[in-house]
Amino acid sequence: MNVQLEDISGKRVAVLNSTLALIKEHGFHGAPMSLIAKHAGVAAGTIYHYFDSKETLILELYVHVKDKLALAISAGDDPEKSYKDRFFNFMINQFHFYVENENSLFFLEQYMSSPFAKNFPERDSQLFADKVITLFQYGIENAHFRNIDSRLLAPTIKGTLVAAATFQLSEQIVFSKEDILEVVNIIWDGIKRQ
Amino acid sequence: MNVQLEDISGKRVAVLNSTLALIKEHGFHGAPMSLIAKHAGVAAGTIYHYFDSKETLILELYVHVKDKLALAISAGDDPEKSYKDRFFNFMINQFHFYVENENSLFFLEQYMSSPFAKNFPERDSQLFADKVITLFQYGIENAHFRNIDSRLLAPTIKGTLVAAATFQLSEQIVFSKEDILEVVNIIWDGIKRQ
DNA sequence: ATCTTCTAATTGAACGTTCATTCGGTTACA
DNA sequence: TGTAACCGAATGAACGTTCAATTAGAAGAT
Repeated sequence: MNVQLEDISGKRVAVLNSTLALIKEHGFHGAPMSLIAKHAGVAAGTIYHYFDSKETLILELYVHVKDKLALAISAGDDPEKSYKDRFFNFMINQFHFYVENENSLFFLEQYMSSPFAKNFPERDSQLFADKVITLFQYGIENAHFRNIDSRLLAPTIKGTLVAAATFQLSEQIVFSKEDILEVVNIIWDGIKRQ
Repeated sequence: MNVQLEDISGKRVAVLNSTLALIKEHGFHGAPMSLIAKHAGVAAGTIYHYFDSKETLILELYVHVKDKLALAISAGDDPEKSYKDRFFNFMINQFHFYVENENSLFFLEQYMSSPFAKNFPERDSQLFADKVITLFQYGIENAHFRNIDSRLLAPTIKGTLVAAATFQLSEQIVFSKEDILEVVNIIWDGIKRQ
């Protein structure tokens, strides 16, 4: 159906991207293997050359997307800068990734609230743990944040950014640099050590 | 399969509750009509006496659950009290509802990030709009909050509470009164007019 | 009280469709 | 010449939905 850029770098990636696009469009339900194959310009059987089953396809797609998210979030990080600067950079990067990758945002949200996340908690992105979680841990250990559990911190931050990105996408408006800063300040003022 | 309390008050409610329980357990996928029927102690055909299709069943379940949420959140509200007190009461109530109704929490999260929410945005709880949104609007109009869009405010608040409730449920720990206050303070410090 | 009649509620086997997966055969290429 | 990639029709299971038949219960008549 669609010949995509990714075809060059292999049908495996084409399948992943088609799955992402179809899940965004129709949800987990409306993404049958036959449609994924057609959308990726591939035969149904070919998918099974790269993935054991639909379940592992989605599992691997999750890690794939989260890897890209981790790289986008940590782009331009500079350990020389102040912690607050680094933190703000992370947040702003994350917001932009969501806005520029609506498919990924929608997929991640669906995945997180599906039984996949509960049934395969060990299946996650190593890159994300290394690049993103590490910075949070540092902030916690060095007392930049309130004295709360990090597993509470992370969803709070993510929730606000996802809300903002979803808002911009659904309302067809574009946040200014100042607007985005305001959002990040909501997070920062909430979680920083008062 | 299970004869439940709700059978007394009608098979319609039994079907709704079974759907909720099965979606919590197995997700949207793992909740076929045949299983819902068996779990509710009802024949498959009977479901179609009360609901046009599986789609409308889920749509009506959403409104049903959100109605209960709205009532729980606004319990004990007293317009005589200070705005901050009322707001804190709402947040604490919301947290407790999530913790005590894991099925509902999980279902709402799944529903929100599914195509249902995008395709039927008009299908929502009137009770929720009247009891909950109203208090937010009041806070915005009377400048208790930062000058941000209310549609940004709501998901931020919800995100943090959902994160906290999910955390307590998954980690099998119980937040103390002080812990919950700390969570609500994260929200309040973030969004209040500085 | 008993019988009659009508409607709403309920049943579960049957139907038709959709879907994930398989597999025997073909192509690309090393 | 051998191996990996690829194809797509065929398969069988699972699922949402239908429907002809049965039961429950209410309303009305005797």
